[in-house]
Amino acid sequence: MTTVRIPAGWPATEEQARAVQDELRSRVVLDEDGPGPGTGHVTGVDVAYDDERDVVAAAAVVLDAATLDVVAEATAVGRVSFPYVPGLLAFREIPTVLAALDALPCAPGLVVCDGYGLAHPRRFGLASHLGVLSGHPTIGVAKNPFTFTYDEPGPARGNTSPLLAGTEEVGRALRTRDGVKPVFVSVGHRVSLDTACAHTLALTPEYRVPESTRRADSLCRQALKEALSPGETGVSDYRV
DNA sequence: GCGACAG
DNA sequence: ATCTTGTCGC
Repeated sequence: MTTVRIPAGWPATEEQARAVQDELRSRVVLDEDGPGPGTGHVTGVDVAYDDERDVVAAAAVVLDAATLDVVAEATAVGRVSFPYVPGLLAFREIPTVLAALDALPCAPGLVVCDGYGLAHPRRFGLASHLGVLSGHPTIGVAKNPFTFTYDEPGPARGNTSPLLAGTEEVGRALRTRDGVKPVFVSVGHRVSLDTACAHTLALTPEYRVPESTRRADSLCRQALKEALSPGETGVSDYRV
């Protein structure tokens, strides 16, 4: 597991963070379809926090897109780099997530984020931000509609409805299991919305949430526990 | 001004 | 996100 420091020049205020989003937003690539579902690698990323101790752990889990078997894993631990502010989630997660991605022994392929991409107040959510900084194709799969509106999709797995910011479609509500609350899919970087939804369906043969996120979620929680466990060498680094 | 608000 | 036991069900 690698350790991370907050990057120099990292925004310290909400105003600065919003300015960074406005600046980087122009680098998002939206004219690529992205890798086809069921081919290559799909990587889930997620983070867990201990705000008391100011520690954050990230995990990246690479799956074979065809079989959903785990191909590789990596974790990283760092200090919390920003408070949670709706619309500024990326500043809280990205340094540690990037470190986990960098620690992977293979190419991640499509990166699946726990949150939003284009479906964001300034059209630059976590998935888009991570895509621009890493260069990888990314999508966002969120469990809640955030500030957006949507009509309930049909009851069957695969049914969708537009996720709307006013009249603009910023993503899609996608039912991944029959009769179960949908997830909310949006484009991050270098992937079309159709491709993003197809991948999300391919990643949910059994559960509502993508297998990639489930794997990354359990791994980052485990990494956080280990980083905080007594006697762990890493802990001292976060108390300085 | 007040409430809502990804994780 | 996180705080948290048991419990109902496949």
